[in-house]
Parts: sequence; structure tokens; C-alpha cells
Amino acid sequence: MSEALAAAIFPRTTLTLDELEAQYPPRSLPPEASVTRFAPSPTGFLHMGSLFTAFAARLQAARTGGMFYLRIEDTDKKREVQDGISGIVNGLKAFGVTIDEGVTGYGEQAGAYGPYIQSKRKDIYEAVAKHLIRIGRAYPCFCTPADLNAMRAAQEAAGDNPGYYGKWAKCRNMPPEEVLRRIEAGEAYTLRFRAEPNGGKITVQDLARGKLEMPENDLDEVLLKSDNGLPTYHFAHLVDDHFMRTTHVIRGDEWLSSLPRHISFFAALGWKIPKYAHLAPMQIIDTATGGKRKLSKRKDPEADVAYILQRGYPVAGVREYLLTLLNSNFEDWRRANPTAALEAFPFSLKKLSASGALFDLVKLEDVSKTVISRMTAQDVLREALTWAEQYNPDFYALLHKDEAYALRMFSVGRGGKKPRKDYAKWSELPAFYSYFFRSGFDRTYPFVFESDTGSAAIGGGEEPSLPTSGPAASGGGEAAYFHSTGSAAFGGASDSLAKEGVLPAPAGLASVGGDTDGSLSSSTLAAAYAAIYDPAADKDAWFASIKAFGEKHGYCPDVKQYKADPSKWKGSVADVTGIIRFALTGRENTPDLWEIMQVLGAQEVRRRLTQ
RNA sequence: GGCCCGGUGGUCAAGUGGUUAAGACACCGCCCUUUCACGGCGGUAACACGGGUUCGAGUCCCGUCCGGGUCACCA
Repeated sequence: MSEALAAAIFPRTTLTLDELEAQYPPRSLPPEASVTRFAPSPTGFLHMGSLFTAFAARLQAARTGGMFYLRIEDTDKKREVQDGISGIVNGLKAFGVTIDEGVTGYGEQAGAYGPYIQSKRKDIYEAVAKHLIRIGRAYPCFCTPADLNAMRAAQEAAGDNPGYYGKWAKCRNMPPEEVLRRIEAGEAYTLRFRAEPNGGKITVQDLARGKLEMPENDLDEVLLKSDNGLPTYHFAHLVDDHFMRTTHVIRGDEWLSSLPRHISFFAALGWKIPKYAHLAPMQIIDTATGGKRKLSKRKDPEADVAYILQRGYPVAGVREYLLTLLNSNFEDWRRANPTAALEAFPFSLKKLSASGALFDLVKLEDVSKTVISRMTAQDVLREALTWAEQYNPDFYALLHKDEAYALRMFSVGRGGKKPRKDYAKWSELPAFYSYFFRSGFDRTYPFVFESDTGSAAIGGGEEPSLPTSGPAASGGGEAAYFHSTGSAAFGGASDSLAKEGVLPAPAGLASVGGDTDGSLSSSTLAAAYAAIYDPAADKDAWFASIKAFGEKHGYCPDVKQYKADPSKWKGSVADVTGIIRFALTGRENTPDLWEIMQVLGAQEVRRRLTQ
């Protein structure tokens, strides 16, 4: 009977399981090597959680000397997005999740275990399905969606569990003659698995969760769909992961509850069950409720890796961050091995967290800052160009016009034992480095500062290219270019300086708070400095000259000494550098001034000092 | 609702019957410092709750609560 049924359903299928076994033999890899995969649907959107999972699979393969492949699960043609494969392939590529085998691009595949696109594997699924019918573990089901809905309603009324199983499975024991007759009559049908439960529980070992006790599968799951004969996820998982010789199935924990089903499939065929690791979904703080919830593509823009890319988080930073979530001992390892390649980390599936990790942009930024601070200027330039070319053409043009200059600019504060951590992502670069360019240098830069009266900005200027926010500072004497509160950095001098009106007041600006007491205004101070500026001086000589210059104008050369008795001085050398800093950069905070001056060049330095 | 998984500071987390309950991020303070950083030192802060078992429970058991997942011819 089973033979007749198999022949009636798959008259043209001649492929046998033995032939498939021969065509896809066990891989010639060391016994400890893991074969892992990432198997997304081609929805065109690479989710942060998917990247997380794919990364884990990639690392597992890499650590064990195995391999990682990409398979596209496109059995649901309704959900498919045009060119959805490219989004996934490009996303993986962008984050350095390299693909050894499988789908490597749109219309491209590599490897001997393909095809790697499920819609192209129909004959393989049919061969396995035919075998399942032969051994009596699959049967056609003629139930329509309406039938199934009615069944569910009846189950609900009876207090039974929903689903197609046992006594509710109408087609399970249909007389063979009827089955054949209805097939011949052209009725639509699905192919279902015939579950043979013993009514007990099974224990399974999940690499990430440990030992799990779950109810045995009793569901007659759909294997092949009625409309196009393509497999459901469950059946495709069985067939593909077997014949692609996957050793470790690493996937999201939304699959955990169907695990008993999958195990019963493997058992029915006598196939080796792969090892499983189910990852908890990534969570996010819901700003509306304050609670944790699953990272969602709809609500959270950062869930799309395209967003992360567009913001310019360094790839290495994202990778490091994901690893801290994957294996919490990674951070310790990183401290012990600050320069080692990430691939050298002994990644372990057993250390995967059982509960969902929170996707934390703050932590990502911290990790990214550290990563960028350790990069060479060449690397920064390269990555900045790559980012800007795609996301900020103007900045790209600026960098590209004089890459040697850009390289010197990126070298500021870099190298040595204590590199600066100024930015976490490439999108911060244009604003951070703006003053290195004529077009970006602007002492009207909107200095939003905090004061008792709220925020204000310095307005008016020769290059009003950047918008100012808030009202221009009034002439009331309270205006300051520095934070007027809590400016311990200036030894508390700023407040008094602001009152004296000796804060930077660039030429071209009305003297802000201009009721000076006769001392040099900051612009004249800057101009005076230009006269003695020696571009050839090294850093020590330069600073010595600053001190001497400041002292001549009433600024204490020693900050400690100044702090001890501020009344004796107009300020300290810190204020002198502050004024020069503002004159040169339009900023109150910048990296080392001397280095910046070296990059700007003597001519530009003089121009800005006297402008 | 049934079933399954989970719950240690604001966040990520060590922890497998005896610890002063690590560490990291964030936050605060101090030190270093020409600025900005970096760095160093220190600080605030946690075992969801209730019952057991045990000489002893974050760790084992039961219950409650909370969060997540699943219950499709979607993956």
C-alpha cells in the first residue's frame, strides 16, 4: 500500500536516499570540526539578532576548524522580498561574517552540498518525502484551512490541545482506496508526518541551555505544502541540515518548542541528530514602558544592521560588542590579549547566555571608542573613506581631496600608550574634525553651554555655515565661551574671567561681554601670540613659550600656584591655552593643541590667530 | 489558556551547597594633567517573593509573581 501511495504521489521521483547519501557524503573534516550555518528568509533585512546568531555560528566553525555556510530559506514565496538575498549577504559581509560555502551573493553559490536555496531543492525534498511515505511515516492530508479551523474550534470546546494529532488527525487513517481516489480526482493535499509518540517526555541536550525536558512530539506536522509542494521549515531543516552535513544547529530560541518535532523527524529516518544551541532573543529597553522587550524591526531602527552601518559604528567594535554578549568572559580575555585577533578567542557555545541580552548602544559606543582609539591613522582614514563614500559624500570629498592631510589629522591624539577616545562612530567625524578645514572652521560654532539662564549660543560670524541654536549671547557680561558652571578644568577661573571679559572674543565678533577692565581682550591676546609663535618649536619649547607669554600678560604659568591664590593673577596658563585653542579651533575642547597646530601649518595658525 | 524557557546592582554578567556575592559599562568622588582625553584609586548599587531540604541555599525542591517563546500549509 505504501508503495502504491508513494508512486501515486511522486510518480516521477526516482532519486533514492542512498543516492542522496552518496551525492552528499560526510564531509572530510576533523572529528571536532563544527559545520554550522545561517539560514534566513530572504526578507532583505538583516536583523541585529540574526547577525548575532550568524556570528555565533561563524565563530563556532572558526574555532573548531570547521566551516560555515549560508542557506536561503525561501519556501514561503509570499514573504519573499525582491533581491532580499543581497541585503543579507552584504550585511554579513559588512560585519566580517565570512561565508565558506553556500549562497555567496545574488545568484552566486559555492560548495558541493547545494543547491543552497531551498526553492531549488524540490527534488531532494520529494525524494525524502517519498521514502517517508514508503516507510509509513508520512501521509497525504486533504483537510482544508476551513477544516482545520473547525477542528481547532472543536478542540477548544473539548478542552483539548490544538493541533493535528492523534484522534483529531482525520486523514491519518483514511482508507487507502479513498486516498488514491481523491489524489486522482485532483484534490489538493499536504503531506503530513505520522507521529508515533509513546506518550512520554524526552530529554534533550541544548548546548546553550543544558538539559531540557520536553513533551514528546505527537503532532502530524505538515511536511510539504499543498500549493507549491515546497517544504515547511521543519521538513527543510531535517533534509537540508542532514544532507549539508550540519553538525551544530545554532538558531533563535523561537525554535525551542518545535525541537521535539525535529528530533522525531530525525529519529524516524534513523539520521544522526545534530547538536542544537538555541539563542535567547536580543532585548531592548522599551522607552515607552521602561520594560525590556524583544528587539523589534518595526519599533527599533537600531535593530536593522543597515542603521548601525549608516551610523558608522566600526565593524570591529560591533564584533567585539556582540562577542561580549555571546561569551561574557570575552572582556576578560580581551584585557589579557588587547591586540590579539578576535578569531583567537576561545569561543564556547556552552557559555551562551540562557536569558536574553539587552542590546545596549551605550556599551557599544564604549567598546567602539576603545577599538577606534587603538586603530592606526591609516586604518581610520581607510574606514572613514569607506563610510563617507556611501553615507556622507561631502565629507568624502573633503578627505579624498588631500588624503595626506587627512592622515595627519587622524594622527592627532593617536598612538602611544594612551590614545584618545574621542568618537565611537564614523558619523561623528565630520563634526569632530570640522575645524581642520577652512570650510568647517567656524568660531561661531554653536557653543551651547549651560548656565543659570539656560543655554545660549554665540551667534554672528564670518562663516555662518553651521546653524546656531538659541539666542545669541547678549552683552550682559554673563556670556562665556566656556561652560560657566562646574568648570573645574579651568581651575574655577572661567567665571571670573568671564566677568573680566578676557574670554576669547574673536575678531569680527562684537566683544562679547565687552566691559573689559583694560586687560587685553582675548582676540588681541591671540594676535599678540601670533607675533611670537615659532612653528619650528618642539612641544616642550612651544609650551615653555606659552608659559612665558602668558606670564608676561598676567597669567600664572603654574596652575597649582594659581589655584593657591587666584587673586594674584588674571588666570593661569590653562586660560592662555584656552584662548589660543578657541582662536585656532573655535572649540573649548580639542585634542592636544600643539599637535593640531602642526597639522594646520604655520600659515593657517597665524591666519586664525590674527583673523 | 496549555506547554516550554528564563529571573544576581541601571546594563552585561561571574557563580554548579560554605565567597567579605567577582569583573565590565554607566553614574559619583578623588588623583594625575596646559586643555580635552587616557590612566590610577575609591564609592553608590543586586541574588523577584514565599515556603521547604540542609549544620549551612544565589546555588537543590515546591508554590507565587514577573518576563520571553510557542501553540500556521511563516520562517
